[in-house]
Amino acid sequence: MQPPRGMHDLLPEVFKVHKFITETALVIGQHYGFQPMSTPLVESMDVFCRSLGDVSDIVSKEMYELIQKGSERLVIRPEGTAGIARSVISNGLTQSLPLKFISYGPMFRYERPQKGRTRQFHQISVELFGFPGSLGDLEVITMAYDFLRALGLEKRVTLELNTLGDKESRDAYRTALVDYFTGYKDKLSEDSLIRLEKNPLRILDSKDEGDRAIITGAPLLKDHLNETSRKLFDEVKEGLDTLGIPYKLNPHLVRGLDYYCHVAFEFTTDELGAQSAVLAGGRYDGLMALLGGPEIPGVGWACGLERLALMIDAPEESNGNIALIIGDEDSRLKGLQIAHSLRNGGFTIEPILGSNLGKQLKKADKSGAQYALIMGSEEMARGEVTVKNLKEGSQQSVAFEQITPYFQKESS
RNA sequence: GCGGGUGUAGCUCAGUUGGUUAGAGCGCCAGUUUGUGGUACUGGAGGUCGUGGGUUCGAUCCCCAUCACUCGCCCCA
Repeated sequence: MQPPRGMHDLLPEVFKVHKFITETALVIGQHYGFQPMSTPLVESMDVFCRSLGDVSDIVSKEMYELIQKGSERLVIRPEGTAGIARSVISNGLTQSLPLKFISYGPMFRYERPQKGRTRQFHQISVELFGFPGSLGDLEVITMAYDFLRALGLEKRVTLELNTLGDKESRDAYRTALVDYFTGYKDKLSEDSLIRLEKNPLRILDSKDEGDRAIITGAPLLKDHLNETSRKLFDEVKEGLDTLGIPYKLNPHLVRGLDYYCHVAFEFTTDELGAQSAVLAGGRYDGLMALLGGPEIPGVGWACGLERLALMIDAPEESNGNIALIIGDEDSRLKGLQIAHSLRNGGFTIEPILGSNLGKQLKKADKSGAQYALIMGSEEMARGEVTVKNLKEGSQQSVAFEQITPYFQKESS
């Protein structure tokens, strides 16, 4: 038996890393006033077709569609932002701007798995609606930076920054690009010829050697930015400079999805093979309108937990745990009683199985517990329980009713 | 969707130019030690050799298919 392709069990060791990353994001998010929320895993296919665009790879070939009874076409979400935007409209939240959400959960894309890329993957995403201008961009990018720094990754990632401009600027640029690349139609790679039809900006990102030479002479977006777009981007750069957040301009950084505009950014790494982006985002002012809502500006990002998890280890847990060793049948109930009161006192205690004391102590030690609480016939007779400090090797007797106060004192 | 590599014990990996009972280290279980762990020694369990088919007297090994993983392309977090 194997799990479906590209889907993985999150066993405790990895789960712990995911939990650490998620909790870190929630704490940092709280500092910025982002509220946790979530949306269904399943949405109407329309939500993604309208927002991501029919020609995007995600919509055209990567969505899992549900076989179901009604006529509505339902899909399992391939990304998070569209669903959250839909939720904003569904719940009439457009009346209470700005909205600042942080959410996390699994996403599904039918792709070929490789390192850092699975069919079910997990993202944390941050969305900010109703913040026009560079203030919103800066809030979101700064938060991403603080988050990565809290994970200890700020030296191992690079913030790459670009602007796509507003619609007017981008349309003008797209026209210029198409004109330019059409002149090299016989020299472009096969992939880039398709891009020329579907998404000419993508050619700038091509890894093909031949394409690269042609790209060097391609027109630049910065020469097509209108005044508004240029000003916005300058403000973002100035803000990052002031806040001391390092970045690298990458004029070839583009976005595959229709709803993006203005600032686009990616935190990239060279530690994950072909997958370089661990956290990416940008501005999506057009998104709400695409879904039939009012024109509300938005900006946000998403990060991949699997990718981040490949880069970090879970922090060492301070373990004050207690192992309960029950010596015989007659002392079992007393042992459980003591364990129960300790748990109610906020301590972690769990029974250890084993045929004799030696084995049980060995297991207790292996479990990482700091203390072993031995409850056997001798203890029953004395009315005291034996508490052994597994790290130090010392042990002492503690009266049954004194056990919770004893551990309270130990842990203080 | 396209191209390359890999698949032997829970883990990391040997191995068989096609031959009868497939090995090691680590881990696990047990004993030395029937109320005191971490060390040491001794023993033990655990394998459809990814799966299915083919060639062969005989396949873990050769061939085909398939599944999964992996590296890259595409795309993306």
